[in-house]
Amino acid sequence: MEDKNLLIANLLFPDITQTPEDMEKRFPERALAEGAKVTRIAPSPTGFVHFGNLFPAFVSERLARQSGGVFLLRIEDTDSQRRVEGAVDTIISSFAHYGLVFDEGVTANGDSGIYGPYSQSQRAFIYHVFAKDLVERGLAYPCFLTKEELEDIRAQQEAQKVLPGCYGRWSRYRDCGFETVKQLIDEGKPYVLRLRSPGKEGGRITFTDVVKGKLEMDENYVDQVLLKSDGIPTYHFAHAVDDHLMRVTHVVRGEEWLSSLPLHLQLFRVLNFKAPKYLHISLLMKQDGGSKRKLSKRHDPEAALTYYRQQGYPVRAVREYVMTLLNSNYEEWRMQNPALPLEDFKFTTAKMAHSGSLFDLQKLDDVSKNTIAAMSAAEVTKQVLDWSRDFDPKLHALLSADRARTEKIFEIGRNDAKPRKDIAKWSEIRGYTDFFFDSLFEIKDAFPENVSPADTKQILTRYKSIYSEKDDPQQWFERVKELASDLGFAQKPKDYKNNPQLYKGHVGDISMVLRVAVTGKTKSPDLFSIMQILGKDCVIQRLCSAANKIKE
RNA sequence: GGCCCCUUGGUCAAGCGGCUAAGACGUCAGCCUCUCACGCUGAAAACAGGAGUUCGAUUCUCCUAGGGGUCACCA
Repeated sequence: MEDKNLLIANLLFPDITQTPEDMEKRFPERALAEGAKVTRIAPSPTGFVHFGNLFPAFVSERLARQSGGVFLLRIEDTDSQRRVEGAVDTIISSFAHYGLVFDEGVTANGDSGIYGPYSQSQRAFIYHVFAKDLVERGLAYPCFLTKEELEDIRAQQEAQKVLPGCYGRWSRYRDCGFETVKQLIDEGKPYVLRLRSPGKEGGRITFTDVVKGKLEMDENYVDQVLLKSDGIPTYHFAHAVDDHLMRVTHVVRGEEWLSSLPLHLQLFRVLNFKAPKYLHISLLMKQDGGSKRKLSKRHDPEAALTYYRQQGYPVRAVREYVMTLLNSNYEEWRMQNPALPLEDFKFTTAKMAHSGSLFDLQKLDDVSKNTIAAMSAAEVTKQVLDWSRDFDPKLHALLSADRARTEKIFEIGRNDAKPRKDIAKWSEIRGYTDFFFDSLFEIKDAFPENVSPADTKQILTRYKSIYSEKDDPQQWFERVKELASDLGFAQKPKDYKNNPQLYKGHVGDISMVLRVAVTGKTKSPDLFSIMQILGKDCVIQRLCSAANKIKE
């Protein structure tokens, strides 16, 4: 019996001379401080980075950083069908954009670290060492079932209402003799390598997940594929080998992996590996009509990480939002420590959500408004320019032409005790700044209806002659108030409210006329500041132009 | 369908046997105010349902329902 397995192993892997012990020596235990966590993210290079990918990545990064451990990037490119050109660079730059920097693994300039290679496609040899060992020990076997045969078996299993898959009596090649295997191989029949699962039907296993707590599940008894017919491992096998050899201590991944946990645990056991700790985090959901569903890259634009860059959400805002979803006490901490960097927060797995959160763009907007409100005008200017260079070149040209002036625009209402909180993302900037540029300026909103056209014209023409750039804000407003009373409007809104019959309106109406003429809108930040930035010539010109268009 | 996870206001969520069941976003009202934004005050709004354990259950147990995940030579 021993002989048979040995013969098959040598037949299947004639070139493999190294042993698992050799691998253990080549990738020794890490010399890290007690409690240091080694984490990784292991995306497949499909070219699409999901917003949800950010969550395990954040958790992994925090756990490693906070413990003085290692955070590494491994690329799971075992599925040649899904590989996309340039995807690895996209992955690295996307995560880097959100402040996730790896200590080890795949980088833009090749691998970094002694536990590599870090792309699974380059680790075939390593997997084969362990595969051969499993065959030798009777824990794996070649399976020559064709796709059609497998479909056939599945159909029968469905008819009998038993668990589909290759296992026990359903697995024809499970206990083949050496001669049979040799003959099939000589014939050139393709095969996969399957686990000879030691699991029993009806067996149960218990396990403790770091966030979910104690779990009990069916034991795995399916002879899962370890090596595909091209010799490349499946995710499951690669996961066990890689995370062991890379000395990963904590595997953080989405909840969708929970159901394959029994298989993974079994693999670690048959390979004589110590299993890592697992953190299965809940999926990000999306409200769809009356029910929830997984945030989907096909239906939801916000599922793509690139969406947030396009929309112009500041990196810091997205990081804040992710943290508020990840740790329920983060928001509270942030309110108490508005100025501290996110890194100062003590992230704990105990405060992680057990159920799936619904993705909430409104909340993101709020978080983002707060973070932008806390930025300096210089910072806003820098970020707006960076964003518009890529996503609104026309606006970029205008804003970058006179950077000091642009900074003044963002200065408005920013240094007050109660700073303005009206920008959630940079894509809103166009509507926020367009009236500062003649090429974009147009009167979009109507003049107030309660002011007669004649009065409107009066306001515009008379204001031209009293406007002085030298005024301070108080003087400026005094002039508006004087103009108001000259034309029969109340200087204080309260006066008008108390005695509406005495006035045509109040000072607010006067400024509204001016506001619409100068900004084209009924809503704007502080008018005085806006006029200062536009300059007298521009202000007068706009007042004239507006006055000319009024038909009495 | 099997197995697994989840279930407090519209959303995110505190709670860990005894509370008028926090807070945040959103909504609404009021105040402030030359518009908007900010800020302030207030309001509406929740323990999925049913059994049990207990002097007492949002909290512990079981059942039901609902939602989600997973059952590949994809990860």
